[in-house]
Amino acid sequence: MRIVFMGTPDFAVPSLRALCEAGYDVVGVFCQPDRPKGRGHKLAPCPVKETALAMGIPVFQPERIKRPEGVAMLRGLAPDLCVTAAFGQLLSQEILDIPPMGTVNVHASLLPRHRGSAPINWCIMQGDAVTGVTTMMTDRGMDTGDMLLREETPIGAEETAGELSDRLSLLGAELLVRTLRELEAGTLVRTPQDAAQASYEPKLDKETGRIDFAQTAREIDCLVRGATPWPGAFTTIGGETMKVYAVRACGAAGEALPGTVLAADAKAGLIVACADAQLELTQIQMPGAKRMNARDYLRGHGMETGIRLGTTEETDER
RNA sequence: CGCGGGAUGGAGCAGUCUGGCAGCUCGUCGGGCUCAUAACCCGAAGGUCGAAGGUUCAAAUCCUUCUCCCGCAA
Repeated sequence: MRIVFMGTPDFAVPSLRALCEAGYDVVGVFCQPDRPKGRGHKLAPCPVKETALAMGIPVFQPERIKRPEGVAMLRGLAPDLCVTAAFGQLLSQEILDIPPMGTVNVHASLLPRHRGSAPINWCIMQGDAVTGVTTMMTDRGMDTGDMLLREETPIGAEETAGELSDRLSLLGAELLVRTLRELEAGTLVRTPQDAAQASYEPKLDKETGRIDFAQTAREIDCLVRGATPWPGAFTTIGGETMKVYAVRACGAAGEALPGTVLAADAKAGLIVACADAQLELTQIQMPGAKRMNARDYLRGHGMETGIRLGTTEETDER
């Protein structure tokens, strides 16, 4: 069986590897074109490309696979089946019609919940207790195709999106191989998604990570974990961006307005008021500095108590 | 050639502009005080100041090159 794999980020890498290790004939890999990345304006290959090249599989990076040139590339490979995993491009019907056995997608949520391109982040940000991976038949909609197999896993109380993504990528790889085995055996059952139960969330951007201290400690904790390591939760202090990588509730709420810095020294830590508790920002990062424990930061930097984070007012005072 | 910040005992920083004893807040270790302590007092150890070269009587500091880290932007 000739398989063409389509994927781009780290999440897709274990699935690609698993296909090869399971003995499937991956005849080509599609991924997003190299993008300028990092500081130096340098073009960087995506993780899937690096993996594919290391395994000696031909790589294709059309700007738009839907365009004639992309379609021609795929046709030339004559795949029996396509597999997608966080590819980053929507497939047209023309593309979907090429592989006779169809296109299987690995999606990092328990569909029909959390359709869209960032299910791992959103399920944490919304406080889900359980998530998982689902394999499905790709159709033209956004993660709307018939479901095949699924695997559940609980979300750790302190787990970040990055950590969960690593776990789900392995689960997904395993599930993908199982799905293909059953596909070949003809034992797969296709289950249509219940549209009434479906949810969809948009792509993440920087603003997604902005902390609102008027929320509860629980909500803020979920935002922080769901936004770590990217796009990163943040607030502002004196006009500067302060990234926040970990928080924890540490006391009863007081009278202070949300965002008020209640304590800021190496002994007490960085304590901020939120809706229902005192919240310790345990791991932070200031512009130009590296990520560090807030207490470490406070050893070498002063920070006034009483100012409010996330507002523009503090810059006007005094 | 995208813009910018940084590297100084174990941690976080100051000192660099204007060259002249290696400093601060902590941590660690030892001792003391205390019913007790994450508190307080006394003492100690711990640095090739990111690397190499240059200028100088003298370089963390000035010049050149290099390595690594980070913020913005994508």
